[in-house]
Amino acid sequence: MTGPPHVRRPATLASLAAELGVSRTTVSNAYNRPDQLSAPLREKVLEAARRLGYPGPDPVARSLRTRRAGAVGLLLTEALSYAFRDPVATGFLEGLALACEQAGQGLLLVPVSPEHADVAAVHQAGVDGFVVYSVSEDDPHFRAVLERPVPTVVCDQPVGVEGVDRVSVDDREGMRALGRHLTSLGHRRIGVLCMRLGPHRYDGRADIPRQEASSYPVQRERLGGVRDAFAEAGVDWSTVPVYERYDHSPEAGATAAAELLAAHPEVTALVCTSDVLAIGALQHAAEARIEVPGRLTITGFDGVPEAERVGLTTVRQPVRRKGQVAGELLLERGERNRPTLIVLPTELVVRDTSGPAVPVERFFSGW
Amino acid sequence: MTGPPHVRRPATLASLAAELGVSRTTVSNAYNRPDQLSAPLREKVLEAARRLGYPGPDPVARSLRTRRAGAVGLLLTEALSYAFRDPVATGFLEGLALACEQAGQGLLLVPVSPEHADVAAVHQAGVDGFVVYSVSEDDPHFRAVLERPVPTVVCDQPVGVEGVDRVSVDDREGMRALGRHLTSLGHRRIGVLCMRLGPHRYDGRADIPRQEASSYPVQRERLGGVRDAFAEAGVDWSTVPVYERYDHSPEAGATAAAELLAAHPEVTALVCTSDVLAIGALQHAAEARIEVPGRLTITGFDGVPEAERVGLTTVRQPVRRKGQVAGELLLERGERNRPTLIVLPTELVVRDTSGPAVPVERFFSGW
DNA sequence: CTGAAAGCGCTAACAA
DNA sequence: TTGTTAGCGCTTTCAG
Repeated sequence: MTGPPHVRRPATLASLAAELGVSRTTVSNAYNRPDQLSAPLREKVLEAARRLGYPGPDPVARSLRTRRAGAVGLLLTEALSYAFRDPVATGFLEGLALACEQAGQGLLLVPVSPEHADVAAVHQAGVDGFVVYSVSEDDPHFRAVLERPVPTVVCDQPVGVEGVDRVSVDDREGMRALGRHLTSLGHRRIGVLCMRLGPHRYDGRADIPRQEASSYPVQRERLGGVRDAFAEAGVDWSTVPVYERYDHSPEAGATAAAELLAAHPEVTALVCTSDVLAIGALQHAAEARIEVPGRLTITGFDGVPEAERVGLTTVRQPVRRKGQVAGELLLERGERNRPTLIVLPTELVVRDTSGPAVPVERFFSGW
Repeated sequence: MTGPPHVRRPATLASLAAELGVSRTTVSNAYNRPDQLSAPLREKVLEAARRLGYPGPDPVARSLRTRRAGAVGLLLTEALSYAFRDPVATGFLEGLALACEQAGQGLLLVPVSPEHADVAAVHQAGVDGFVVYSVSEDDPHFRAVLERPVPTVVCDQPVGVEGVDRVSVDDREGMRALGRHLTSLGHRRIGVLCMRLGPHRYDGRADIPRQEASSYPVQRERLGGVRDAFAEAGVDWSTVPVYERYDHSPEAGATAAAELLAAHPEVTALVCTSDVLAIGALQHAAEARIEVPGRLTITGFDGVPEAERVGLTTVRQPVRRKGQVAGELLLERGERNRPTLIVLPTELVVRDTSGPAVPVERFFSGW
């Protein structure tokens, strides 16, 4: 008779008030300001609510009135579900979730499929602010976020957006340190594996114009860091093969490594701009019986747990902290009126996949 | 002079309409029903919006009016950030996120700290429904969810809640199969490591009353499955030591294993109710130089990626699928009026950590 | 301590 | 194709 339970709003604050013969204010106060009415009256209201199945003030109506939704929105470039597969994103989310739960705010994951560019989801999100995680400079969703009259914090990229706070890490310096580590080991002929450089699917070699035109500042910076370090050692960057992959997965890393090494067998080190790619490269090396680090040095970037397990030499960035800081920046924004930029440090972690360069000739016949 | 950008709502639909000398309906239609007005007029409206900095219809106001928030809420027992550390939860979230993004719905992570039981967050969530992931039967947040007049899908537990859909896996049958695998290998003296059985922190041995009174049906079922299988082999359950841990982490698994083995050195197999605990047990075995599976068999439950890497014998459950089904159940709920129960199958995966039982005596002197 | 009045910003009939 | 009329359910001054 009454239909399925938990599905209708049987009573409203107004109807409850009418039923009890009190004003709506009183009912509202019973929920929001217990100190504004007598305990017995409050109990009476709550009891009636229970009896009539009144579930308490409607959150949406309250949000409209109070102009606060009690949630922060998160925008990612990739499909939403990707965030739970990528270890870096997962770490970031953990930190962000921590900041949110400490502030008692919800975290709304905004559904964006890279396919149907459904900007509507951004307009539809009932949130008090946005955290934007590592999206491309020309992302339409990001532009939609900027149109919303709520504060925004960008993580990593895009850079240089007016009026928004940003938190990132020192990608360039991290890669510089790594590059110097490699040059000090004698490496001069290297290859680089990097992540997506542009919005459209492309897998293959990326020439310098493409590198410099990338709409992903993080990749630009990481590549730039390697370039800096090798320039110091006198290596001409135009001789360094850089291979790009659209997908960010170990498989992509493995195929990229295979492709690069086939075209450039003289390479003594493979610098990857992420651990995930590096782990794939490592898998390829294992399958192809390439000795690491004896014959080939392989390095990553990020410092994910898996990298530690496999002993990958990498650059660690404080991913979780980055998420937490992003959340705090958004939630604790007092009366700052100038946008803030926070850059967290990175740290070179030398483990077992990097070693002295051995010229490839050494591996031929018995010199 | 104009204050920080992206922070105020400078114009409303009404003010825009007034400015243009058209009705609010027309402006609303320009956004929501492009086919309900002429293209030029629509363009004129949109242009004016741009000029006046009107960011489009306010999502909260629209939600109030349309009675739909465009998001589903997720309730977890643990602190929000925990979800990103636990591999099972992460898999579940991936599936759920997939379902949400396909339906264009947001996913709101409701902030619940187990500490300050802040049920308010549940009341505050502007969502069209809830997915409840594996919470205790007496969770106050869960009760708050049930009070909300929106559909709810429970995943795993609690069981037997009237009027809500549920999706789970066949925990009991999975553990039964695993138990039979062990008895067929000759194991008769086993120990069990299980997850939290009650709401309060407790680490130690769990006797049968405690096991049966647990407010976590999933643990009850998994323990029950082991019990079933060993009963078939004539093993008296009261002789089986069951050790419980409040935290769900490898460390907890390691200390529990140490504790159990110290008290019960006769044990030939350690059955863990989760892979995470089993991985910890494995670590303990490695440190204590206990040969696996030679001296000790160790098994898990879940089938997380890490379990595969270390060759753990376990029971695989379709975690991601579970999340996806939960989401679909909530979102595609047509005119079902009876609650649905979906039970997904589990699968025994025998790998390298289970082997024949060898009586512990064999390990003393040279018989 | 309680009540009356005034919207928050929007959409959905229904008419014109 | 456009406008008019009614709220969605709530909170919040401000008086009593």
